[in-house]
Amino acid sequence: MQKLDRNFYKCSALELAKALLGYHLVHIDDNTVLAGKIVETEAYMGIDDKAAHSYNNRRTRRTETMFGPPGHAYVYLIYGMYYCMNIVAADIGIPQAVLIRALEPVEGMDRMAELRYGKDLSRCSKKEILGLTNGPGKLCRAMNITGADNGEDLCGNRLFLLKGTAPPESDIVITTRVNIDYAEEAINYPYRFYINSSPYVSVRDKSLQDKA
DNA sequence: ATACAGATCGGT
DNA sequence: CCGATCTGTATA
Repeated sequence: MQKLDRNFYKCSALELAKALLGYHLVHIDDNTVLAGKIVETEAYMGIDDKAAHSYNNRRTRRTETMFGPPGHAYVYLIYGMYYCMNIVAADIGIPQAVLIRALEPVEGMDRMAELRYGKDLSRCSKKEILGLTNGPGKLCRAMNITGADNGEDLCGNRLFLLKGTAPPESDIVITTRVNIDYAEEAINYPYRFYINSSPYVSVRDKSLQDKA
């Protein structure tokens, strides 16, 4: 599989969020390869998007990475305990990003279990294995992605993405974003994408719950 | 200097 | 549903 180059990220967060489904996120962590297939994303469209940290051009120490060049990691701490990883999209001065919400483990699962639960993979229940990377905070813990990775260039050798296989359209669900109750009209924007057949999706669309 | 809410998670 | 836990951000 091929590493994505800068130009791939140079598009709107909406385009990027959908395009990243099925692709792989890789972290070379202290000589251990940690990798997962992206199965859920959310687009944050910047200055006009009330759910975005960069809404209304809010430019602070925290949001600075999003104003920089595309293809970098925007990692922030939420609720004082969890990190969330985003991929900066668009272009310099256009603060858009894609939140990675869920992965399917591909490589380094044993190390992920250690990082998430502090125990051996062989002692994890099925539920714990599904819980390894099925949420934005969880996957950062499993991939050992922290505030130290904020601003990391995804065109480098430490943290990067590989082109994967895009899922068929029929397997992609497009729906609203999670936990942005404060965002007024933006609550209803269809900015979340996930692979319906993946067991690692964090939250499923309610209106689609019961499909055979 | 102080107040407050949050792109989450895990346990009730 | 609630609490953990702390930083970023806004207000004074």
